[in-house]
Amino acid sequence: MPPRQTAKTVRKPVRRARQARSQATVEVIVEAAARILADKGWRGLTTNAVAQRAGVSIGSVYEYFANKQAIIDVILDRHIAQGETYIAGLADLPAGSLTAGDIVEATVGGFIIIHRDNPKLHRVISSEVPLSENQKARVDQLRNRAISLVSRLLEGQTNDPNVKASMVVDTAEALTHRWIVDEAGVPVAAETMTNELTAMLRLYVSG
Amino acid sequence: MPPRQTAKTVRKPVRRARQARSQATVEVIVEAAARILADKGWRGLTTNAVAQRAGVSIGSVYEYFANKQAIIDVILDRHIAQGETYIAGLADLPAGSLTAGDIVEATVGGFIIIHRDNPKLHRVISSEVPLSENQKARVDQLRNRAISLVSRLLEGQTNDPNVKASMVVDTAEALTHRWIVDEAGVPVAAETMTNELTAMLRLYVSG
Amino acid sequence: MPPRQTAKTVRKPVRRARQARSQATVEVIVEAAARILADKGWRGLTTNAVAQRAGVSIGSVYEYFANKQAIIDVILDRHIAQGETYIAGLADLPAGSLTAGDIVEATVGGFIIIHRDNPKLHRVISSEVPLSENQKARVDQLRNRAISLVSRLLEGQTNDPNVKASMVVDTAEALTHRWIVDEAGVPVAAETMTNELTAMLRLYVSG
Amino acid sequence: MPPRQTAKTVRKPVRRARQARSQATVEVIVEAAARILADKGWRGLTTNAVAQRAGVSIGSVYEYFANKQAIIDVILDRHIAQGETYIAGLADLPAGSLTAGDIVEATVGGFIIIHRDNPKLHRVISSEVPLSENQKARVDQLRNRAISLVSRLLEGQTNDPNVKASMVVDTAEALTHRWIVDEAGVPVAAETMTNELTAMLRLYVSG
DNA sequence: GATGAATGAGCTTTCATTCAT
DNA sequence: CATGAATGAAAGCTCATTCAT
Repeated sequence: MPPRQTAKTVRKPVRRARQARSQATVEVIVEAAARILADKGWRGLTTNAVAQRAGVSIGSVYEYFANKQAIIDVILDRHIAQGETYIAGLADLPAGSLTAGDIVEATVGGFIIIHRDNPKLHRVISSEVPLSENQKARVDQLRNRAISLVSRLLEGQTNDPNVKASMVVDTAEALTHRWIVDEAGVPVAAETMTNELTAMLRLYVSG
Repeated sequence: MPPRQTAKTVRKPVRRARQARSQATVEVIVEAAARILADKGWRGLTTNAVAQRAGVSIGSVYEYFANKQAIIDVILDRHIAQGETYIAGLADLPAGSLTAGDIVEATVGGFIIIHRDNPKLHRVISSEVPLSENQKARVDQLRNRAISLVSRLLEGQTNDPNVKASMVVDTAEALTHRWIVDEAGVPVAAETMTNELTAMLRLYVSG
Repeated sequence: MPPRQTAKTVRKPVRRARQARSQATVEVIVEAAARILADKGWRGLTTNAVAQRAGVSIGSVYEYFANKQAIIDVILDRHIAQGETYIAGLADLPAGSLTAGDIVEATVGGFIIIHRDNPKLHRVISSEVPLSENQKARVDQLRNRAISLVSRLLEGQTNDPNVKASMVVDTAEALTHRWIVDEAGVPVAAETMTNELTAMLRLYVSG
Repeated sequence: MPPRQTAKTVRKPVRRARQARSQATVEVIVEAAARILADKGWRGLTTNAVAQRAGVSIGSVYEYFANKQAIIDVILDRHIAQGETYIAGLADLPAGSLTAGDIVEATVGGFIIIHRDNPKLHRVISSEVPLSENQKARVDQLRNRAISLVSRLLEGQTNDPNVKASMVVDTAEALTHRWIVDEAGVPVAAETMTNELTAMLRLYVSG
């Protein structure tokens, strides 16, 4: 006796289950790749290593990703998306009700948060992984969006808000990156430096 | 009047010619490798590509370099040496007779000069080429030397000269790198940004 | 009546088939290498030649062997294992119930058997292939084991059984090797020589 | 004023000097190759290494030797010639006035002398260096000559002198080789074994 | 003749990708 | 869909040999 459900309604849950399983496989592959990237660097990232670490066959990897670059792209896309999430947070800040100092602090704090998440992966991405033109463009776009948001917040609080915003964003990004991501032996404690950075940018924006 | 050459001095030109040929071959190889690195990035740098671009055989490459890494090391060493030359210049500045503003200007100016030389190569080196631990150490050392020199110059002109120097050096380096080396579409002209950078650091150091 | 197979046992043949395929590939590679070694000597043994002769891709060779030496090692290990099998046979002989003549005959006969199996390969291995220290040690150990076994058999039948055993083993090995493995034009028939060898050793052991 | 000697008489010494110099260069190259062979084995024997060790240019090596094999051939030829010298010595023994024991002793003693000269080189030659067909033939010929000489000496002292001679020569050669050349840890002292060898062969020849 | 820089065929090895099962 | 054995282009590197000086 055939089930009463139509073919369509029968298949939906199945398809969902399949999609869920597929999604899980994709996830496990991407996470394996990211962990390898953080652990062994760019040279250690081979497709077979990813498959093994993910606990799936190399064939399955190619079932879900057209090629190696596609896996890397997902990692990079998420990396960029993380930045975008932070930027979205900046957009929610109430324009007009913040002092210049608050804005600087929010910006610096945001970059610290971003860089503190998996700094090893962050470092490998920024110092070994070659970005495609498209990815470079997205990073640029992200940065420009951040600048324009900070610029909008600064409006009325400083002259040349766009230029000031560029400086604030670039400086905050570059220095938090250096202190948190680079394993360089920073001669002065990172916390001290962060305070200095905030002080410097406050002075600059207010000056 | 021609110099009287002994039998020994007669042979010298031959030896010199040989040395010159060898040196020229080394040079041509390193330059080819650097050009490939700048043009095609890390992935494009194969030993055969280097040999071809240099116009020598692959055998000649290995006549002068133990392995591929040795070629890269020469490029990196020269890259680092360039920075060291600049640092040596900083050391010649008359401690005591410069204002804080002069010091900031000299530092920023120095990093601009460094980054303007072959920015494409500079970018590939900083974003794709994996450094050996030794090379990382040299880069760190270079940074620390720069900081201590600037710190010495700032002595008596500001409180916490060491922290201030760290900020000045790191900020100047990071931002000139971003504007000059990164091909990112900087929304504001680099020159404007440089002026801003100098202004910001002046304010910070004097503040 | 077919066996009732559970889902698990259903998959077994597949796994077995895979293992069989893998094992067959390993085998085909080792055999190809051994044949090349016998035919073309040490110089002819290149990994590509092995792959081609085995009818597999070079990639498959490296799927199963870490490097070229690993292939050679398997050949050498099997070669040595053959000797070990013969030695194990000697250990089974009933100590005490054999005459000195029987012991000599068994020893000579054993070495003849060993050397008659693929004499060409045997020759290349002993005259061209460099052994690792470990392999040299195993060969030594093998010889010493043979000597101690023969020594035990000779106990009570001759004075200085250990010295006698050394002579019997070394002489039997060296001369059967010469007659069978060396392609030297032996001026007297190998069979005659074998008889002489046995006679000589008998006389020596009994004398 | 021209020298009174004719062109011919003038040139002879020069040519001789040249030949002497040439001969010295050949010598220095062959010795360097032999030393490398003994020290580093077959793998270490590269033409550039030979040139360097000989203190001449690689160009000069190819001035005197058509190719690498030609150098090896000289080493092998000398190696074989050494054996031939010993054989020539055997030929000088007074046929008829020696006991079988004397003959055995002379033969064993001869092989000991041969193998004691540069055993390392001897070992490399016999276990790593591939011989050409021609060289194999010469080695065979040498062995056969030794056998026929010993056979002639044994004539009238034993039945089947040719077979006996084959045994004596092959056994003496193989065992002295094993004890002296092989670095194998021989469990019994070489001197003891030599005595045993002589005793065994005496018994055999006289038996 | 002597030199040694230069050559390049050919070797070992890696790893992204395919496809029969 | 999953599997993983198989593929082979391409990379790094060696070394016998040549040839301009």
